[in-house]
Amino acid sequence: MPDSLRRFKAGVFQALGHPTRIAIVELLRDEGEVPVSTIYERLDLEQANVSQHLAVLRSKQIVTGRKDGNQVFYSLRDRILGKVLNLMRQYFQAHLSESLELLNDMKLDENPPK
Amino acid sequence: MPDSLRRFKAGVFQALGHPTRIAIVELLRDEGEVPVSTIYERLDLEQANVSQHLAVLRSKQIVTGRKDGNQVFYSLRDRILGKVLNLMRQYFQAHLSESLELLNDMKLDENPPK
DNA sequence: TGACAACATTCGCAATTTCGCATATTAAAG
DNA sequence: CTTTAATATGCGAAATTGCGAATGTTGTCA
Repeated sequence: MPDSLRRFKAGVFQALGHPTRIAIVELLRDEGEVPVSTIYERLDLEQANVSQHLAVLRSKQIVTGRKDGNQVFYSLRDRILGKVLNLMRQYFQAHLSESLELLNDMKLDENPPK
Repeated sequence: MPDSLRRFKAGVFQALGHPTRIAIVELLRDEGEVPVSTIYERLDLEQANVSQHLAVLRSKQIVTGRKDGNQVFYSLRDRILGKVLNLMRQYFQAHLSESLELLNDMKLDENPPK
């Protein structure tokens, strides 16, 4: 497998490798097509921040925006990605106990020892 | 869906979001259980570099190392991840033409206009 | 015990990412 | 044409990541 293809794959994974972008993709998976305003209202995020994350997802062709008058409606470009996220949930559940430990560690790291 | 779960998912994706780590995971998927030396020889990488990437994959519970005498044998911790990679392969094939365009763009960006 | 082999970890630095804030773009309304 | 709404983009600082070089650790063998 050529390195260029691996970098492409890695790019897609990296695009999914942020909690906010996961939230956006899951929202699009569940809601279909929504305007940007719905995204930042539902997720309680700043508009500019959501736009930046959408730019990342767009650059990797994960989502598409359809302009309609004043607003832009975003949707997932492929349902397979929704399936992938569902598999990830299975994965999470299959390793529930260890996952919880991991989450614990992550939470501990949030308050770095001063 | 709680934010902690999203961060967990994002963590896994982020771990997969690097060409070298993709290569490692695919190698483990295809070969089963291999010592570290096999990994850096096959992929033509520095030993320390591979160890660092393995540390990332370990921290996200994606791989496990089994110590046997002098060496450490690594393997994928869950076949679900294999499934995820397979789904992603479907995804890449479904969007092959656009993927190639993306690759082209990426290559162009390698020589940034000075 | 000493020397070597297989991995892991630490350090320093450059490159990238993320966020908030400010500003730009585009389209509809008046 | 001016204003306002919806979205995008540019910028600087802080945090994170990736790499090679050096150093640690652990196990084996003599």
